[in-house]
Order: sequence, then structure tokens, then C-alpha cells
Amino acid sequence: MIDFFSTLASMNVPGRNINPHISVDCVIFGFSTKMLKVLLIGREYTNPEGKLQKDYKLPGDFIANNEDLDLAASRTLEELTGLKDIYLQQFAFFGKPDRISRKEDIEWLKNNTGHDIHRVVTAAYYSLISVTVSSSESAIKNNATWIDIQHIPHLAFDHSTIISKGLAHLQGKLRSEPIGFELLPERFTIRELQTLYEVILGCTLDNRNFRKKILKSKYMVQLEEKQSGVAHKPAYYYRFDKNIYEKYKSASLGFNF
Amino acid sequence: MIDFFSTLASMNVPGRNINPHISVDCVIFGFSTKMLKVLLIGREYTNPEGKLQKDYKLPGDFIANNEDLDLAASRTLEELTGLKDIYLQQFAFFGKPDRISRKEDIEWLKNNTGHDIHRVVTAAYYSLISVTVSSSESAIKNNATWIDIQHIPHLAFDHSTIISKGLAHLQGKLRSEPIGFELLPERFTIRELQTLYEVILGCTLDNRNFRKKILKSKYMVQLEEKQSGVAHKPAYYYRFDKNIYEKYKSASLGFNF
DNA sequence: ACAAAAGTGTTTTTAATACACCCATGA
DNA sequence: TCATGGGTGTATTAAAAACACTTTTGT
Repeated sequence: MIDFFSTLASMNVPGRNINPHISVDCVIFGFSTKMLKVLLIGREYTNPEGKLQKDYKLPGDFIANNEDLDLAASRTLEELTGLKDIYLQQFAFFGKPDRISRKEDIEWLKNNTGHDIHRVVTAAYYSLISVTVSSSESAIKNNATWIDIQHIPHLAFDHSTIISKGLAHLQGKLRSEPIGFELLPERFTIRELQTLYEVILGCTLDNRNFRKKILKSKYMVQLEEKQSGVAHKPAYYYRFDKNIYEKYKSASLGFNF
Repeated sequence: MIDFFSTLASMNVPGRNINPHISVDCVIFGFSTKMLKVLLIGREYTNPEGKLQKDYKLPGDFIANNEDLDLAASRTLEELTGLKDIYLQQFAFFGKPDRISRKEDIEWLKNNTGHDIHRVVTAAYYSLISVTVSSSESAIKNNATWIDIQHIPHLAFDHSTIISKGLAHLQGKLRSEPIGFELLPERFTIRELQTLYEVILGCTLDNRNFRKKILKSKYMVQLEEKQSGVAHKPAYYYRFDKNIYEKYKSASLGFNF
């Protein structure tokens, strides 16, 4: 399935039976060059004075009438990145009546859907992907760009709020489950993993204690390859073994209050 | 606002502008006589053979067109229990296309809303209230009953799923934040609190260690009153001080993986 | 030889766990 | 006086935190 206009364009495909009250939005996190990034879709709209403007929006779509929400989210993700089996999780619902209230947003929806839409409740998902594999054709077609989470520009609708809520959920999840791997390529160094933790959690971590903690877990598999071409002692690569993790993951958590 | 029929009846109030695609459902937890309970609404419907049947549903409602989701949830809760300022949290949304598919459910919606409704996405909230204060007039009017979580009967729609997901979220939350107090009356004994933890988490806890852990926290305020009329050493009552908790709550959590 | 990041151990502190008896009350 | 549940302390173990130097590579 190809989108010509934007991720919303599939609405206009004949035979697709759209539910214009409910949408899904994906906060797609990626990590590269020591920065946490979000995949955003460039959007063009004409402002009240008739000027052509650019801003960004989250990848999202209205759901089809017979479509499961989770499936709509993975469909959106796949249409955009070409990727399946990506870590994807529902985290909140956004339904303020005024979340679609700016003139340019209503105008843009009209141009892109043909309908006069004022109230949409959206199911928000976050997903984690490795930046290296994400520059798919359809992403380019959709004006998708990785943007540093520190430098998010003006966004459509309430998408800034959705991103910050999504980040908060990601932080919580990162503390309770080893999901950092989802954001890194197949093989990675421990330092890369640590930097990822530091960036997402917004703190520095003691590097000896971090290694101790991480290497204690059985699911970190050291590879034979080392880094090469670096002007310092080369680091070993590791990979994350999901099977081992599933086998050993501890059932009981302690208290935290 | 008074509901004559059920929590859905407010749909029929003229002038209320209903959005029949989106609803809220509340999993209202309570705790009494050493059991975790859920507040359910008795529902009568006619089965395919024309027989009058009884089952239960979660308190919930369609949202109004201009209504915020969170507000719709607290409204539903207030209409049912008369209570405001209750611990209330969105925890998931349910949007499988077939969640409204049983004949009796579709029929029941038709009778109660006048519409032929097949697809509703619902935002699920859980709330914690002290059972003692919940037997309000409107709850009785709405056929609300406390039902042991162990003995949930047949429920409408996918409401059993919603309850079990809600319970899982409650368990997670209970481990990470002191919310047990919300389920107890203003003053309570430490043993009551421990039993609550044991029931919700489904395990037994060492009573000396539990006391140590709980009493270490500043927000447990011992009152002067003791139990009376009990055939054993009377326990001191405590109360939870929210202000102290907010002041001292630890910013950083550790890792858990 | 120098810069730059990788890798490594020990000590201290804190939190979690395991465990058994005396106390105050009503019946 | 007995049955019932309330309340208490200590020793052990496990995890978290603090902390500094040596190693390997490219330039």
C-alpha cells in the first residue's frame, strides 16, 4: 500500500472504510549519534493568510471501521518504515475536545480527508526502532525525518504533548525491562548501551556499575568481533538474546515507595 | 444528573450530544472484609429466545461530543458513587472490532441508546475507593454491587478482559507507589494495609518486614486512637499523609531487569 | 608519546530476607 | 486462663553505590 500525500492519504483510497472519529499515532523512537530521536512527518499547510507553511506531525492514521487498534498502529508503522515485528506499545489515549482546534489543523484535515473534522480521539503508541534500518523508500516518500528529541519544532495538533507523555512511558519501561536493545543495531558495544540509557533517562551512570549490572544478566552475548578503526582500545560487540531473556526474566519485582 | 436506566441512560437525556463511537469504562476497586472487590452494574437484557436475563457490566458511558475523556470518566464515577476527587487513572483502551458482537449486547445497546452500534472504542480507567463511603443513593439506583474479584460472573462485552487488565495495572502501581491507602478508610491499622497488599498482590508478606518498610516512610502518621472491642491486643490506627508523601517521594527509581 | 575510550576490583552502604517470642484485650 | 491477633529485634544475605588506574588502539 502506497501513500501519496502523507500517512493520512490512505483515507482516500476507495473501498477503505474509514472511521473519522478514532485515530492512532505512533511515537517512533530511534537512537543515533548519541541522541534520542523521533520520526516525524513533514507537513505542508496553508496558513490563514494563504501562505504555504511547513511543520511536522506524528505518523498516524485514522482507523478503518473493522480494524483493531493495535493492528492499525502496526500498519501505520509498516507503511511508513516497511518494518514489521517492531516493539510497539499502546501507552495513552488523547481525547481533549480541543485537541483539534487550530485553524490550520482543521483546514489541513479538510484538504487531506475531504471531511470537516473537529473531534478525534487518538490512541497513542510508542515504538522503538534501530535508526540504521529505517531509511526505507516509503519513509522518504512520506517526508519522514529523524528529529532530536531535544529540538522538536512546532507540531500539528497536540502532538508535542503526545511525544512528551510517550517519552515518560519509555523512561519508565526502560527502568523495568531491558528494551534498550530495540533501539540499537543487532550488535552494539556496552558503552553504546550505556549512553542510550543516559540519554533516555537524562542522567549519568557509573560505568563500572553499569557493566556489572548488565553483564550479570545472561542475555548479553559477547561476540568475537571488536570495533575497528577507532583511535582507542576497541570495544567488544555484544548482542541481546531474547530467548535467554524470556527464560530467565524474574517474575517478582520488589516494592518501590 | 440522574440516571434512570443504567449508567448509559444519560444518553437519552435531551440536549446531551453523544458520541456513539467512544466510551469510557471504569474498573472501580474497593476493599472490604479481606477481599478485593469491583463495583459492577446489574444489567437486564432479553436473550435471543425472548427470555429476560441478568448479568453485569462495568460502569461506563459514551462520551459527549465536547467532553474530555478524563472528565467523562470522573463524571461516570461521580454519577454512580457521588464521589469526587477519587484516585482515577486511565490504563488502557480497548478497540477490537469484535468487542461488541454478541447478539444480546447489540440488542441491549439498541434498547438503551436507540442506535444500532457495532463498533465502540473504549478508554478504560481504574479507580480506587473506600467501600465504606460508596453506598450512595445513585449507586443503589444504578444497581451497583460490589463483587469479589475472585467471583466475577458473566459480564457484558469484553468487560472481563478489561477487569483483568485493570487488576494487572493496579498490581504494578501498588508495587511502585503507595496507593493502597486510597482503598482504605481514613484511618486504618497496619494489619489492614498488609492484608490489602497480600490480597491484591496474591502473596503473603512477612509481617515484621512489612511494618519495618511501611513505618520507615514518613507519611504514615500514627493516631492516638486504638482499636476497641477486639478480643486481642488493640492495634493503633494510622493515617496516610499525602502532603508528607509528596514532599519526600524519591525522585529516582532503580532498575529492575 | 600522546590522546581517547575500554575495561577491570574492592570497599562501603543500604535494602531485603529470615526468623520466634511477649503483649494486651475480650470472652 | 485462654485464645486471638498486635507488636517487636537481630543476624544474614544480596544489591547498590562510590571510587582510580591500566590497557589497547590510531595518529
